[in-house]
Amino acid sequence: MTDTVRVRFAPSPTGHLHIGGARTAIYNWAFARHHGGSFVLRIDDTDKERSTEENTQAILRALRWLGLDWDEGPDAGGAYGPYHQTQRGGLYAEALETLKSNRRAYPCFCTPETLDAKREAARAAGGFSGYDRTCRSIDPADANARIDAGEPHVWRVKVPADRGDIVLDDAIRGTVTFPSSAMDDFVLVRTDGSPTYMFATVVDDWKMDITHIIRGDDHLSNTPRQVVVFEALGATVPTFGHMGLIFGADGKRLSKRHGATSVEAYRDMGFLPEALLNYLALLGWSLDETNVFDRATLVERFELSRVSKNPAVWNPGKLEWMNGVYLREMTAEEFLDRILPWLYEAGLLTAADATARRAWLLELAPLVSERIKSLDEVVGMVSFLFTDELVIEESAREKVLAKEGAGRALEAVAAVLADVEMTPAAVEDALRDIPDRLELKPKLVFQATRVAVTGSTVSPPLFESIVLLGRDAALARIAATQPLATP
RNA sequence: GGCCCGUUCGUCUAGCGGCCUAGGACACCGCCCUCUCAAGGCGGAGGCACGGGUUCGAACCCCGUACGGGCUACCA
Repeated sequence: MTDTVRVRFAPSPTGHLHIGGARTAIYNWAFARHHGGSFVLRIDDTDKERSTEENTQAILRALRWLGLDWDEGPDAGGAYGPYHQTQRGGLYAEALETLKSNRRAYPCFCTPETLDAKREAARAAGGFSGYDRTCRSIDPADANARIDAGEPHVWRVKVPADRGDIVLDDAIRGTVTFPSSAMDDFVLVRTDGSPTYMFATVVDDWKMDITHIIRGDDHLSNTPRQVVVFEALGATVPTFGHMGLIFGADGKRLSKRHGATSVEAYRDMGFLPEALLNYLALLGWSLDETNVFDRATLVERFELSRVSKNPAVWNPGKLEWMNGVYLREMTAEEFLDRILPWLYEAGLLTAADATARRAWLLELAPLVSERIKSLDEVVGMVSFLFTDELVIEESAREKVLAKEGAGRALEAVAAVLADVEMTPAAVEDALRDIPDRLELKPKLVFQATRVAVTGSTVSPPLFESIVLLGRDAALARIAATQPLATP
């Protein structure tokens, strides 16, 4: 046994990393780092039908993207390997032998059909509907004979008759008591010899010297069962901590119908890993009244006693707000490096262009970073700067260019732009004169110019946009714009 | 049905017997700023599930009820 903290995250590679799983990983990671312990990654791939290597890699990728690191795992190795359950069969077999020899497990020959029937009957009668322990009283010699004769059987754990209440000192929920009278002699090893999840996970946590099991509270009711196995194995029972689950807005467990649920989906929608991490950390844990904090603060301040017991509803709106906060806090350099991949992807520019025009891009960056909530909005906001054939939005044309005076305004703007110094301040000074001169509202002049230059009624600030676009392009666009009304 | 857990503004939460006329954040509404959109500033509306106790005093402790959730598989 070790006295240092060892925690694990054990995903099933049957799909991508779910945001609920990600939060569990984050809490375990933060707990380990806070205590200077070890964070172990184990792949619970006993479901051979649905587990894939692609999923495993995708999960590792998502965890790394979030900025989590682990001390032991399938790729990192470690003294407690292997880290795939499918490679640990020998350990489960060994553990079963232990339980056979100390008589804490027994073979059960009941067929699924009889069990179903009994369960139905018990439930109809009300009360406990667990296994009735028929096979527990079979004489060991008879049982062995039946096994030797090839009779199909499973192995069940024997819950001691005198065990009494199983009392859990949960690190998140406090004391939870389970009467052992409601405890089932559940299956450890299936007819085909494979371990059930309940058995494999206990053997692994035991063999890996896991000290704290931090997981969703959907496992709370399973915990006394697992405690019984730890005890039967003669293992030290780890400390448990059960957190509330993440729900959708309808109060149901988060699933596909609530929209995006995988970490990588959020990455692809333009969310920053630090923002997702922050939001997830805050969903069911609180520092005090601080909402925005960095990774180091999370590690420094994380404690299980401040993890919430109640379920939390996933709130995409707050995630977006938080992503915006992180986006706005970035320097132009940082922000530019984040958006470049999106610009490449959209075909707006090449890596060579980006290098050549870096100074120009750095001028653009702060104009955009203040206006978006996620990276995927960048392309739509800046594409007008990268096209040779601007298409003016029809609604903008109707709403602005059809206004009385729009044509005169554009002519005046063009005249002024022809020889103004190309800095935002100079352009602004020059254009500010026009409304008075033409007796038009400033808003009309500026909006008409905006539509002509950017193609939309919504854009980054006008004067900066004109400067970034350049005199020639701006003048060409204004000249090409046909107002709908007579001047 | 049985066992277990949970319940503070719409949402995430602070609160751990007097500091609470219940604080913060998102969202919402209004005003300000303003070349659009944002961002920002100021202000507003909005909550202790219900009923009993215990106590001088309860959002906080106890007991019920209601509602929600989990488990009750040879799923994980």
